[in-house]
Amino acid sequence: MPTLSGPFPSPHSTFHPSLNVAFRLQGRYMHSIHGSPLHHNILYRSLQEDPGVQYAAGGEHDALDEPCEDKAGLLHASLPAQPGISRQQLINSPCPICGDKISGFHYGIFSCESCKGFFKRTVQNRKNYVCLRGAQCPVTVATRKKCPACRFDKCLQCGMKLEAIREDRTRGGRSTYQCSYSLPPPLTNHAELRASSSDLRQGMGEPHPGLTVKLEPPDSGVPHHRRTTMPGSKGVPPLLQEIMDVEHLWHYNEMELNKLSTEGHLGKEGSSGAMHNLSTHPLLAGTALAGSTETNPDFVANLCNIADHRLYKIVKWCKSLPLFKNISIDDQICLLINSWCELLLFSCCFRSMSTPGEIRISLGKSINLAQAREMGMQACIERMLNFTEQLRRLRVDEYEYIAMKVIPSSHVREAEKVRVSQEKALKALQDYTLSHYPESPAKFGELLLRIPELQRTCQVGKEMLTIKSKD
DNA sequence: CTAGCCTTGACT
DNA sequence: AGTCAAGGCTAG
Repeated sequence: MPTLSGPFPSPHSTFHPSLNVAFRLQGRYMHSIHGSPLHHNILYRSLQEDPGVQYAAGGEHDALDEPCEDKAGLLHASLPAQPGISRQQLINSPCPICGDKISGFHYGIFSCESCKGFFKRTVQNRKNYVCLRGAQCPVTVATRKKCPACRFDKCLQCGMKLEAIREDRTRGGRSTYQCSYSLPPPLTNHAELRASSSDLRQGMGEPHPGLTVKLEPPDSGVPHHRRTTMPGSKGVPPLLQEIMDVEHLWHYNEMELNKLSTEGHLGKEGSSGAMHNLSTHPLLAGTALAGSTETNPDFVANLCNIADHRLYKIVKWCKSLPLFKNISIDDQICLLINSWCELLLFSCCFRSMSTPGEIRISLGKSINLAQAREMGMQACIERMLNFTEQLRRLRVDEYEYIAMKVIPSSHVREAEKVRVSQEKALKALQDYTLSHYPESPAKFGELLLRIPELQRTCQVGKEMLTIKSKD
């Protein structure tokens, strides 16, 4: 019996898998935090989080020159100093994005002049760069011109804030955008990034006691009672229709909802601490976000619960997918391990297309940028909002959405069958898009170009989860 | 498009 | 008046 470990929920598991993955990664992060090579922005801003921090112990000059003030969470010209690291010392260190000389505090971080300009141009001109080489290009002084996609990615990873770019382009004055006070990304270079994402993958691939779930033969326990066919589906490639026919497996039916609402919450095991202040199930909670403080482990645990629950659905959905049935169980596992996060985020974003400025995390539960900021989750939510905006701009319809879901977006085994399935899905999407939107011949290509953005968003999300669940 | 330098303007 | 983080300008 093949077993699957990692992010897949199991009725037998004692832990919430997504949390667990995060916890395992946490070791790495904590190590680097207490080790040396963290970037100054990380120290700078993680200390900003502590209102008790006053002045730098060393560098008295600088410390005294810099009033420590950050009222009302607004960013002022003078940022709080911190023990051991003065503003001057920070300015003397290299730009976290490319390593060039820092010219000042720009858009939320200390960076060089060129990265400041680059970030401004990219945001103001609404550029949509796409990496052609796997979104892991090194960004250095020497290479920063090579791949704007990876450079912009790194700007965001390092903490540059989109909201610091002024919509009205007014000059001068003081910026009043809110400091996120979130822990900045723990990864300061691509080597670490790669190490950590492979860690994640390995971690999820390794057998782990208490974290196994059985991949039963297809059909078992999957009631197909609500097989629906979209109205007006003429001209839809058969493959897309087949995928649409199992789409209902993503959704919660009334029975499940009733069950969830009477249960109160999901986890019978060990989640009471995490859920004690939520009166309703996370999937039903309407305003659970109100009143949450900036670091809200309860909320993160709650998110993980939602993710866990949705993962059950994803596994069932996968097993029922017509395309998947041709693929060996090993490759199914491989595909799932690589794409569970993308699937979750994508469905979330697609669901949020009708609510600009809001991400609909689950039934009746939405989050906007301001709320995300309060919880230090804005890096991820911001990207999800951007991604959703793209979906909105492209007017992605439901068939395109379900087709994109089955186009594996991450590195896949060499298996020929996987490739064939992927091509089938691509072909179906292309046929559909061309025939339904002949006035937008570029739509197919544009849709594919969104996939790397989704991957980046996931990366940010995973990092956020990892940091946030350490409490 | 890039990046260095310039201009603005709220705040101290 | 000085500071500094926004946006603007422009050679290369």
